[in-house]
Amino acid sequence: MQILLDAVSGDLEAALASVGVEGDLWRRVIGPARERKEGDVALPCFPFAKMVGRPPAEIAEAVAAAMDGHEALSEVRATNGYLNLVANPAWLAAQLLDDDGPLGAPVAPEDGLVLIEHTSANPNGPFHVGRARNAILGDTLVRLNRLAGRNVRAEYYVDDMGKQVGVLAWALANLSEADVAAALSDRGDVDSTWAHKPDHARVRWYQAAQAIRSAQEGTPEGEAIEKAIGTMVHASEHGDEAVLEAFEAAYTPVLEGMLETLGRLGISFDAFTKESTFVVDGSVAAIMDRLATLDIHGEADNGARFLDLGQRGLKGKTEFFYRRGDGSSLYATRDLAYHRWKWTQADRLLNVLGEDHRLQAKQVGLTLNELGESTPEVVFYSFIKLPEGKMSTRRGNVVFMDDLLEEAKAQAATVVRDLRPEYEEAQIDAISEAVATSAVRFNIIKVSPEKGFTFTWEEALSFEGGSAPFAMYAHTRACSISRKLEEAEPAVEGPSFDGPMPDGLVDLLRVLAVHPDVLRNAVQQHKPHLFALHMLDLANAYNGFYRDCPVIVKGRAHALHAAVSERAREVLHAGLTGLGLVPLERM
RNA sequence: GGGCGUGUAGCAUAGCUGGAUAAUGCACCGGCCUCCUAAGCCGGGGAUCGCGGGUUCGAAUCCUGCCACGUCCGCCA
Repeated sequence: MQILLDAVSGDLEAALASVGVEGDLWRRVIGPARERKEGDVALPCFPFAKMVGRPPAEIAEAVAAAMDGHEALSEVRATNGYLNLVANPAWLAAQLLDDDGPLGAPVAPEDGLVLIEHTSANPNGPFHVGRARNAILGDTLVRLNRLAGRNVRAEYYVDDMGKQVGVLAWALANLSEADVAAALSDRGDVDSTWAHKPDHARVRWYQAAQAIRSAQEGTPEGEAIEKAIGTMVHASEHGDEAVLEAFEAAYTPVLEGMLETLGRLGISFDAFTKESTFVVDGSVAAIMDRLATLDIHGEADNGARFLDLGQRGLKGKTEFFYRRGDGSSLYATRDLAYHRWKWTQADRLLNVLGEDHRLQAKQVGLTLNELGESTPEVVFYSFIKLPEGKMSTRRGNVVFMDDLLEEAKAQAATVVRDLRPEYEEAQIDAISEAVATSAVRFNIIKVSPEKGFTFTWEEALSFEGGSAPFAMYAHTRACSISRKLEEAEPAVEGPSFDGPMPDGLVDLLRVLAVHPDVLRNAVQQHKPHLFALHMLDLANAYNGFYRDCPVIVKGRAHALHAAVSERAREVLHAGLTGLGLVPLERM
């Protein structure tokens, strides 16, 4: 609880000095109490034992005795060698209700721009759940950075060249509808629900081409196909405009379909940058020339070029190839050019990448250093798997996000109909959509990115406690009270902090007080799950407040309770939005 | 084989820049709607923190060895 620490650190430092604790070691060991019942800020006194020559428990007691009553503190306790500080709820309430207080101001404002690149999925088929972690994680980071007060640009790097688009373009140009149906005869038709969506329609061409390529591997027909695709891919890598245009025509409708799905989840981008840009403008070629001059540079027999990053501390395979024998660039080389360009655009770079990119990100980072550039910050995540194994668009064992959202919406609608029989269809539809998309986001964002994740329908569709609806529900309660306040008699006087404070109120004030701390940590450490879990805490605390603190008594507003409820409603609204959850007013 | 990541109640997770009796949800058991939305609230049981060593006043947390799972080790993207 930073606000408490800031308020009392002067007193605390003096008290510590009075028992012989000098220096600023205490600033490094002081922190939030582990358990709320222990206090708000805790100082373990064990490290001072040697310095002072007394046992920790005694030091804690002596410091506690030396702390004179501070208005921000209701209690100073020494237990088990800890000094525990408990915030004075009345003081907290005054701070938190102040419009210029900790809840009113941005938490980590920075000059300059943060460029967050995320999703960047190959536009070869509908967005599936395996890709969802990147998009949801990335978008949540974008939102939380903005909530904390930073300027952010969200960017999608479009892979508009290379093999995957090449295969799609080849299929669209060479396969008839009948060819596709024949190649995919064992997979059934496209779901009629999505027949109008170009990503679902076109992915069948991609899948058919992959099936045909693998069936005809080694045959003359198969080799002709490989040659045709290879020629296009090669041309794209040399910046051939006609081929790049053909590729773009092939993938654009697919990308639009994917973006439509993402839009439903509240995910959008400020900019799209095409990979081919850096081939066409010559920056890739310039980088390859520059790399050839480095002392860690090497060349293979066929003219392919690499950097020996072992000399820069890389373990495992140390050769990083950036140029083929035929002189064309590789994906990672283009990524280098992309990053150099990104550094001209922003002051801070953040990438969201799957764990399969760990090595490459390391190689790109080390190479950027060789070029005199900084390394971007990266958030890695583990893949979402199906119980049957890894998802793959090519093999067709995927759960499409469109299907998941429809299913989640249908389940949500069942719940709404059951709980609120009086609602009209349009309202049920809007609530179900909000609950479904929020629940899907929350289920993914609440777990730490590096943790493995297996997708199950049961879990994805669970709306139980600890999920988005729980947090959203607390907000609707606050909204309900807010509406009632408009009709109630206003309070006679302003909020008074002298009266009794029920547990539910005290707990809510303490969770609110910690809100800026959690947001700052989540943003600085790129850990949105910390903020997600905190929002559950906040919802829980609001429910306790709701239980203990009537806001309207006999038709008249209770000044303090009303003010706290309104403040909590604002914080809930902002926090839910920061996670990409939809803050409904009724549900 | 090598690099990197993960391993915490039946399940899913938090805690990992060392600090208190390891926290939360689901599931399980019991209670609460003449009272601001019960998608809620209150109470209860449940853990050799993967295994073995080491460092420390103190280890889920740091070091080390082993085991399991994931991922990479393409002149693919």
